[in-house]
Amino acid sequence: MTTTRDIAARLNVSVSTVGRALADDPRISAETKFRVKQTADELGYVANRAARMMRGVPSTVIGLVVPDVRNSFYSTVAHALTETVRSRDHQVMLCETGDERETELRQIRDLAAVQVAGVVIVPTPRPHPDVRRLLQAIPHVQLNRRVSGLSPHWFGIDDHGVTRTATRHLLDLGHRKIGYIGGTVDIRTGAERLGGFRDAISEAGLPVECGVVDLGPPSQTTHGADALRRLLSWAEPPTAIVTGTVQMTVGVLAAAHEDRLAVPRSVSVVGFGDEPGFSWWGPGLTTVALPIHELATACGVWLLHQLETTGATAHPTAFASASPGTLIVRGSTAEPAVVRRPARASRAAR
Amino acid sequence: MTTTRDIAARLNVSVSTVGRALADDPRISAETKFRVKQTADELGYVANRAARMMRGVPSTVIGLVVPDVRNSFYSTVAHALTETVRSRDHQVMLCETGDERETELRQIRDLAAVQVAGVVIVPTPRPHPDVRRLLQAIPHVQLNRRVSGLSPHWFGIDDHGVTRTATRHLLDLGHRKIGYIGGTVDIRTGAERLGGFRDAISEAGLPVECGVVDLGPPSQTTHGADALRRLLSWAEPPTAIVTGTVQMTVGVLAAAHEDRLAVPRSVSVVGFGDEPGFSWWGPGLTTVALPIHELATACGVWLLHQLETTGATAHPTAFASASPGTLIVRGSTAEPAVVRRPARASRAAR
DNA sequence: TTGAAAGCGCTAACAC
DNA sequence: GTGTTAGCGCTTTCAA
Repeated sequence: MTTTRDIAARLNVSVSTVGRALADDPRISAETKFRVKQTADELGYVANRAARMMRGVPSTVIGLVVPDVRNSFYSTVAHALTETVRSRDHQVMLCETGDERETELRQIRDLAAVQVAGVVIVPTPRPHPDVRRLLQAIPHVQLNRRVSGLSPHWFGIDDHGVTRTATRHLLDLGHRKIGYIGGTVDIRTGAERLGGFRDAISEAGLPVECGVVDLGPPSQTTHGADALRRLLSWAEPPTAIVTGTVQMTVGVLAAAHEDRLAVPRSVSVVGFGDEPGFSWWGPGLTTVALPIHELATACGVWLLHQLETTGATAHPTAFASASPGTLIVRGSTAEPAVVRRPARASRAAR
Repeated sequence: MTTTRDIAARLNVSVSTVGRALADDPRISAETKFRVKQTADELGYVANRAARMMRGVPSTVIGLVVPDVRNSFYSTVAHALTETVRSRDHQVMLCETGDERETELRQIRDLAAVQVAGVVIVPTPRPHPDVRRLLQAIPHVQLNRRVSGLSPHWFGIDDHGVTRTATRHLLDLGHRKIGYIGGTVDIRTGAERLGGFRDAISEAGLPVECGVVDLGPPSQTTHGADALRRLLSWAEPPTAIVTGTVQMTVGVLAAAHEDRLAVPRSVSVVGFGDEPGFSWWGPGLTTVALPIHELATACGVWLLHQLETTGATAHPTAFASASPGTLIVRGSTAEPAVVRRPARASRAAR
């Protein structure tokens, strides 16, 4: 690796001249600058960031901490963030937690060691105290999920609104028994989404029993599949299903396809998020699309802004941004048909 | 940020003692070690990697350079690599090229500046000369794609074999006019896959005209959709389609769904890769599944191995590993039915 | 307009 | 078993 010293030696100038020329210092003559830059180019000089950082120049690395990038929600986030910070000469260090506290702690430790400039984190349900402590010294933003003890800056979606919209759509169609398959309430997003589901039902003036619930770990597709089968095997099964996470939606779709469920005839389905494939599933999945890309971009821009205005780092004013989802009506939802069939059947039985 | 000096001051020992204690140097007494480690813990000490690197300690950062992480092929790669290197105390820096040379160059520059230990790269078709030069100084492995001028170490899939398998499956079913929708041949994988398609046809003793081809930019879903429509609007349209990239497969599936194509009755389809959603598309997509996770893991392990055996860095023995795909037969392929219909139609016309 | 020198936090060679 | 010291590549005073 060529250093400033190599360039200096080659041009018979001092290292400081080289440094200044490279930094476009006004005190350096145009000619010297030109020669320095030219030989720097020739030698393929790339400034050593480690050395720079030792001089107090802030790092340009942003840590991104997510449960699993394979989850398309987070790969979209990774893409958008990478794109955003790249335009401002920053880099992204990718860390996966697998939704485990210990892994998360280790990742944050690594990020602290690398002296990252900032962190965008989708925290695990209850982060390790050390994570909280370490992050106190690092500018960071919470994404999607929000836990206490971390930065009050948060970017997420309007979780409550998303499931409320989805549920209301089903209620408007006339469904009176709706199943909800979502994430457990230990994670705030899980609680919010369940709340949206429940509120939609009570707002429609219906008793709580109209909503049946099956919760599980948010990123496990198998739970989506299992839950669907459980709910539909009830004595009085729901006539419609609302899902509360992308992964569970995928699970539900897979199970419904395998079991050859008649959608929307025997059961309506509203999904969560809009992935490639949702549009061609069965009759087309009615779902709530999320502005993930915009969300992550906003999050990145905000963080970079925080980093620039270093002086104001200390102002701990909470900032929370919740982006709304958009209902996309396709073929998987319709008026409940089954309600009449049992009625007829019971009459016939008499 | 607490430094070794802080710890030293607090314990009235020298910085070197602290450094040695932290490094578990055998010369340090157990007691001193204990005290040092304890106060290090107390003060929340995290070693400054920048300073360490200046002392020649190798970086623990691996650069991952891919076209776009949203492409599930690459998000799987990102996941597997992150996982693999994490288990050996390394981190992944994520870089996207968008398949553009200039962006790629910039990313590699950044990676060089951060002094990454190594790089896993999915190169653009013809990388900038500076990329080649910069990478000469950095241990790296090519993933999936392979270009000349970079490291001879490459991990990819058996591109030729994948499309050959797919095509042969269709030939076995009796198809005699097959369309191929894939990536352009400027990228080696594109050329290989097209070759596999063509070879399968000639191996079956059929003339080249049996294969009709429509190529485009590999990661553009729209091209998949457009190409499908183009091929099927021919006077004598193919009775089956083979796709050559994941993204194009997605495009083909979307278009086929929109246009309500009768698959496999009027046309059979074999996909590339196996994404969530492929199984529930139409009658279920017959496709060639790829061992992406294993591929990326192998790639990571190999790179880390190279980094450990530093002395052997110079041995430029080529290493190429091509993993085979697996044909998964679902409902989107069947014997060609249409061949008889035109025959009848022409007779009726006379 | 340029040079000399100090120092960021850490490691390692050389004392003792 | 521990302390002293030099130096990694860069930026930034302070001199000239």
